[in-house]
Amino acid sequence: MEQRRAGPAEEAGGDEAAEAGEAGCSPAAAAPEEPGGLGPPARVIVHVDLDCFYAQVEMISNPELKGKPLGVQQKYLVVTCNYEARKLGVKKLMNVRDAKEKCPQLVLVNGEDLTRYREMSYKVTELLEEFSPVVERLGFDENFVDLTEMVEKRLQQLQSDELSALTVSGHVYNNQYINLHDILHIRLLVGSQIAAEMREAMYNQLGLTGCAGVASNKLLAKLVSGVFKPNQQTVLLPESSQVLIQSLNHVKEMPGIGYKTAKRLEALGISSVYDLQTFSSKILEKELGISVAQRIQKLSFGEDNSPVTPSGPPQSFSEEDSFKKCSSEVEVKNKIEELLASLLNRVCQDGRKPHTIRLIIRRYSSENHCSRESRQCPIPSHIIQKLGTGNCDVITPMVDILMKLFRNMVNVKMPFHLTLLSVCLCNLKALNTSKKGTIDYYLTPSLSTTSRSGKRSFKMKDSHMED
DNA sequence: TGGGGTTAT
DNA sequence: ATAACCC
Repeated sequence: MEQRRAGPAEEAGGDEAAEAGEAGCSPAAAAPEEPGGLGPPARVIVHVDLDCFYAQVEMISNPELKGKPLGVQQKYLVVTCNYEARKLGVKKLMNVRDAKEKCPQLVLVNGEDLTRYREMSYKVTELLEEFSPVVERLGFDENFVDLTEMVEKRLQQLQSDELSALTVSGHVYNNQYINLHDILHIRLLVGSQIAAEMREAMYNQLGLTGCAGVASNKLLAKLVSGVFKPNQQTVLLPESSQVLIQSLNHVKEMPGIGYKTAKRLEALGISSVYDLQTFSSKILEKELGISVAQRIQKLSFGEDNSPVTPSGPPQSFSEEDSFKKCSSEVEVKNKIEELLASLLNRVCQDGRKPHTIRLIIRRYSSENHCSRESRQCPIPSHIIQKLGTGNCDVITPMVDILMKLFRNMVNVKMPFHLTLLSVCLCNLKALNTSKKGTIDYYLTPSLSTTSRSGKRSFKMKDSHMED
């Protein structure tokens, strides 16, 4: 149904396609270095975005929920909902009361425990890694995959008569004509076919539906993946990239420009993508710093050279709980114990060992709503060693450490009012922390010189809490 | 606004 | 340790 046949070469480039198509691209070209032979190699990137992920996981857990308007609730918020609920006016991050008012039949399930979502999320990433190992996670429900190599391999397998029959899978953004003589088009079409295979595999093996966007970089792939929504895919051909980015109504919609930067841009009179494109680079650099300024101004042109960075296993494990009020040490200790118990189970399953522990709090305040404070310290090595086994004997000493961190942040002799507690285990190392006794010990600079010489190693720069 | 994550400074 | 970004 989404299938569209590639247009004949003569028709290609009816609008703006004339410019980029020429640069000497024979279909047999091998090395991905097309744009005239200079500049960065052209990539093929796919962004995979699951449809209302938490709601999908809940409907798999309990099939009776299918077909009903479903919301996933955390505290007093509906954090996400299925499409039945959306049709009836429920929005993401809507207040539970507003949602129930809009949609009295709304079924709510509690989604504060992320365990099943996290597990399913990694199954998706692992499935995508089977296609190509270069997979970058973005949250629990989005992944980028660099398809450049896979596409090249497939093209080398193609016979010339198959090439003329190449078709796109899914939508073509802006309904742009496909030029089968344009190697960039060809490669993106192959990318669209791989994207379709990925979505098929996700559905067949995991029962999950989602969208995909195929383009020449992460920014464009992400933007184009959301064009046709649920369970569809779209490919962006280079000649339509300006149409895509100009379709954004505000710079805040550009991934990479967040709340703070958008506010600062607005203060400069910049609100549209065009405003940002045409704003003085010099002034922008002075206002935002050269790094942010250059990066976001490139984004405004649809340029994004950031690589797809393989996420691999997580860098940290954290659990948090928010509440209206927590104002005594006993309450704090109880909450911390709960958070830590779950974390120890997770870290145990992972196999690696955290070498740093952090406590994060949010204090009650009328204005400054989002700000958090944290304290961290190294985990004593005798505790690290016991981590894999029965964690009963580590929970008490770790809670003691966390309470010290807490008292370092909060003067418990004075009244306090917290609205969030979070514990984070990070600085994860693969079991053998010290390579002492191995040949690596003498070959690893940070171990064999810096650490032993008594100088501060860059690997050991945790803040020191007296224990 | 929840309950997570990441990287840069 | 914080601040920014992402979901």
